[in-house]
Amino acid sequence: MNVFWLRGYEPASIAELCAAMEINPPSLYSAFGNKAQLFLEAARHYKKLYWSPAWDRLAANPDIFEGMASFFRKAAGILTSQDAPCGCLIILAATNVSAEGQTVNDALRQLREEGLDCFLTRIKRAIADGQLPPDTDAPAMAGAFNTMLDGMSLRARDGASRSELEQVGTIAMSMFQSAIPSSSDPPGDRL
Amino acid sequence: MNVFWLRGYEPASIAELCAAMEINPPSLYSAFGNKAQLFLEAARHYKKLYWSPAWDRLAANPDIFEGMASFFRKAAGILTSQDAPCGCLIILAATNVSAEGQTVNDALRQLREEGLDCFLTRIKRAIADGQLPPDTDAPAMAGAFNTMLDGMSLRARDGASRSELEQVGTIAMSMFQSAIPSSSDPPGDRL
DNA sequence: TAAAATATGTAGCGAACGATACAAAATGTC
DNA sequence: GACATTTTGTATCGTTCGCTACATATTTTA
Repeated sequence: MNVFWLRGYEPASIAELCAAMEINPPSLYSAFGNKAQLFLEAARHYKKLYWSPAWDRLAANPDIFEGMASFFRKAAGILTSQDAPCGCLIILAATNVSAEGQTVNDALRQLREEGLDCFLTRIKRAIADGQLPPDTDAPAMAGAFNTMLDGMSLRARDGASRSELEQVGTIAMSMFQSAIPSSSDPPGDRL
Repeated sequence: MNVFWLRGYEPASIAELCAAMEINPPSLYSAFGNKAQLFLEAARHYKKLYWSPAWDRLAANPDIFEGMASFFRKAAGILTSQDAPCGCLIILAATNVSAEGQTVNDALRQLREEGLDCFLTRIKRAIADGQLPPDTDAPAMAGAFNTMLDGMSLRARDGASRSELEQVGTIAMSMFQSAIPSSSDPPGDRL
């Protein structure tokens, strides 16, 4: 998992993976079938190990503002983890894949969609709870937060520190203002 | 340029590039030196052709709010361009590159940094102009907008439409609220 | 038109990739 | 303890990659 996380799906060679697992190619193939299956297994393990706790924070906190802030703080930690301070495996490991690796990217895309769904359902719940106005555009807002999360992975890969990402997450919280029709005139409603 | 944009640096093979240019490998190498130099030339051309007009909008508009909104609208168009609706070449084309392709990614990173600088200098100017409070954390805010832009590339590559990205950009505008200490209590200052 | 300079097309170089054939070692079974 | 079964290590398969040597066209110059 760490090899795929650090290097990406295609740059991670079978030789590297074998060295990390201290096995030989035949053992790898008999255990996992092929490189793609091994990668998907690693990706699922990665999601469960790192991101499930983060999404749980978002779902568990009855206050969406606190829950979202907590999620993004945890995300900043994952994306700059000591194990692999290079962003999210699910978001980045299969970008720029060749044609035959596209099936792997499609599988990751589905995992990414699950993240978008987590945002969406949480925002809808907040609308039902009265924490956000009833006319809130939930899909648009979920898309905005998801975009922010995607961008944080790229920033992490470019060397952004954990505190930088936490600042970004803090500022992203003000995107909730887009749901508030008119708190004060300038400058949020200039569009 | 389009081949690199659509496929990425390493997945774009010399054969593909030659086919697109309707030349043969020896001509390519005599004209551009090697694949990396060709790519960098394409990347610089891409930036000048597509992004320079966008950054100019940001700099030219005396109102930072309007300028930023205009920039993000144009960005949404570029990232979903008919030529290559797959995000930004500079941001995405050299992610997950093997070890020997790292020099290319380093060059792109510098181009990305220029984008961050555009945000930063524009925000500082707005502070000097009095459009943003003097205690605004300009680097943090520039980082947030830059993160949003990075994320929009990934969303575009995952198939987000132009209107979706425009919505995201609109919501991102409310991040300016983070500079306003206290407009109204809920919910922007829960952090 | 003849010779010199340049550009083109084919064919293939060495290297690295994912994946395996095959034999040797280890393990389990009676 | 002898045999069957599974796991291991080595050595390599076929393919594709970036890149180039070489021979053939093409263009330029006088």
